[in-house]
Formats: sequence, C-alpha cells, structure tokens
Amino acid sequence: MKDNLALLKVIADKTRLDILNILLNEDSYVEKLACELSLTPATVCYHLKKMEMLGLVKCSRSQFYIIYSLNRELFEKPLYEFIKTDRIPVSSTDKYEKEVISHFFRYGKLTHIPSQRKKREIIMKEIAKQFEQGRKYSEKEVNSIIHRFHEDHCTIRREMIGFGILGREKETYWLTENEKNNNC
Amino acid sequence: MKDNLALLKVIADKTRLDILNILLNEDSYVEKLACELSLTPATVCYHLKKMEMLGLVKCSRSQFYIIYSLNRELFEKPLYEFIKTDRIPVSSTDKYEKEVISHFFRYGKLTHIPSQRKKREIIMKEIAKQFEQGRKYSEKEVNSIIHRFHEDHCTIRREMIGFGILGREKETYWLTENEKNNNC
DNA sequence: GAAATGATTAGAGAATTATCTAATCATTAT
DNA sequence: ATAATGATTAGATAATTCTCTAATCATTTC
Repeated sequence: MKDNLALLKVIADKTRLDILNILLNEDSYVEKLACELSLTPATVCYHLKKMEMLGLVKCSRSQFYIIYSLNRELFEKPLYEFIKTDRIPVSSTDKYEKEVISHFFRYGKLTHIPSQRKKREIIMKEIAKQFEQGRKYSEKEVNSIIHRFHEDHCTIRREMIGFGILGREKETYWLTENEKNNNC
Repeated sequence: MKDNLALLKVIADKTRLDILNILLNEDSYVEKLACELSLTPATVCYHLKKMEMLGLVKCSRSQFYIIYSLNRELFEKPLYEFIKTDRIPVSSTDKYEKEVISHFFRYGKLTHIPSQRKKREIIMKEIAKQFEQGRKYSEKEVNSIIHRFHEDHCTIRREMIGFGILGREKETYWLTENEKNNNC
C-alpha cells in the first residue's frame, strides 16, 4: 500500500530537501548533516527518521556512524506516479449530477427549470427516466408524464427534444438510446 | 527561476491531490469540484489559484465557467527534477571540516588528538599545511614543526604517515601529493 | 568496565496554513 | 438594465508540524 500524500508531505520541507540534496552528492550521517545545515542532531534525526519510514532513504551502521543514503530508484519515477491515487476512477460527474438533481427537485416536483444548459440537461435526463426504452408515446402521454414534475410541460418537452433525449416524428415521441451526451 | 520547495508544498496536500486526480480524468471548474469534494467554492478556488501560480494547472473561460486543466508535461518529469536545487554542489565536507578544526584547535594549539579516525585525518591534514610541497625534511625538522601544535610529535608524525600525508624514506620525510583522501 | 561519542526519543513552544463565512467581482441570461 | 450565477478575495479560527532542549540509548575506544 502506497501513501502518496504522506510521501509528498515528507519531501515538501525545506530542511528535508536540503538533506536530500546533500545525500544526492554523498552519503552522510546525523552529526555531519547537522553541522552542515546548522541544526541540532535531534532535528536532523527527526527528519531522517521521517524519510526513512517512507523509504526515501535507508541507513546502515558503519563503525562509529549510521550512514544514510538515498533510495535512488524512487526518484527516477515521474511525478505523475506520486499524484494518482488508486481509488476507483469514479466518473466524477455522478456525484455532481446527484447534487444538481436534489437541488431542483423538491418532494418529487421540479421547483424550476435551470437556466444553465448543463444543469438543464441533467434535469431532462432525470425526467427521461420515466420513459420506457422502445415504446412509442403520443404527445398527450408525454405531456402527462412531464406534468407530474412541472406545469410547463411544453418547455420541458421541447428541451428534451433539443437535447436529443426524446425523438419525434409528427405526433409520435420515443426515448432515444442516449449513450452519453457528455460534452464537457 | 524554479522554486521546487514551493511546488512540492503545493502538491503535498490532501485536497489538492484530490483536485489533481479529478483533473487527471477530465477538466473541471470550481463549483463542480467543490460539489464533488464536499467543500465550499471558496476553498476550491483557494487551492486552484495556488496551483495555477506554480504552473500545475491552467485555466480558460468557456461560456459560464472557468475551466481548469492540468499542465500535463510537468507531471512527466521524474521526481528527481523536483528535488535538486541549482545551488553550487558545494563539496559539503568543507564546512564540516572547518567545524572540526575549530573544535580541536585553541589559540593555534591542538587541544587533544581526536580518537575518531575521520576527525584525526582532518586534523592531520590541517597540520600538514605547514609543510612545503617537494621539500625534504629531517625527522628533527618534522618534529619541530609538529611541536608547534602539540607535545606528542611522535604520535602525530606517525599518524601523518599512516594517513599517507607524509612520505618517509629512512630519516627523510616529505609531503605527498595528496589529491583527495576522501574515502567516505 | 568506564568514558566518549553518535543516535534517538519525549515534551513544549512557535510558525505555517487549510478551511470556513461573508462580501465583492465578472459574466451571462432575460 | 437587471437578475442570476460562478469565481474570487478578505479575515478569522483551528490544526498541523518544525525546531529546540534535555534526557536516554547504543556503540566504540581505552
């Protein structure tokens, strides 16, 4: 299990960057680093331990000293690798659409028609769920269904056609097979 | 001029990582992001502006919305690029050596001989500066020079030979051409 | 075994900053 | 023009965390 956030947080620190830069040139140890950076050994130790925990550096004892060195492979990876989480790439529109829907519907009724195209489309798609795939509807039936949500069934019917959600041939309407009207 | 620390600090935040992950999948805008992340638009704006300032994302107006998108090239670079500072790769030992020297010398005299090899070597090199390159010295001369720093010229003379700083042939001594005895 | 020295841990104070509310700016729709 | 709506800014609060001092642990040297 990788924790990108923790790793990035550890790297994003002035002192630790300084330490990493020194280790980029040569392995070192607490006292020496402390001296070079004008810090106390305790502080340097604190940082090294943090970095060690996340696999940025590794250490080994050599005589008197505990020598710290870089885990160089890690730094070869593109930044991209440290950004992306392994959570499901949840089509992030879903949650937004739900929000919009819950905003414009109250007690099963449409409070008002959104003025913005994007939101209007979401609302229309929601209403379209009341129609069955493959069945033909008369205008009267269409109006009746829409009327459950809002008085102005004419506007909504026209919108649904405009968005290509409903198909129309003379007096007959049907639900189109709308795969994805996602034009972001 | 690039400021790695600032850039890393901006990336190393839970909320901003979330935003970047969403933008990895699709461009978006403040309101939508706020909704998806259950934050206020003000907060999302705050983060986007921070990221924009450092070139992580860019934005452009499209109708009603200001669409934010990733600056993808940046994320292709290896982490390494974001670590290294462009300061002079100052042979970081220098400062440390000065520290050691100032610790063991008081009023031009050596207070005592360090027990640690590394420090002993630094001290010996310091004393070696009193010798001229290419000149031959008798043992008496060598002792006399060392004696300026410390009573125990025998030990120090032996140490200097041990470190390969002084060469010896019978009763004759000389300064070796020590390029770099840096065996870390 | 005792002394010296480097590494680590614990606890406390100070600085940074993420988040919210409220107000304002900018653009689009009616 | 006016209303609606998305984006931004300002100010305040709260949480995180870097750094230090002091004490302790671990290893090497004498």
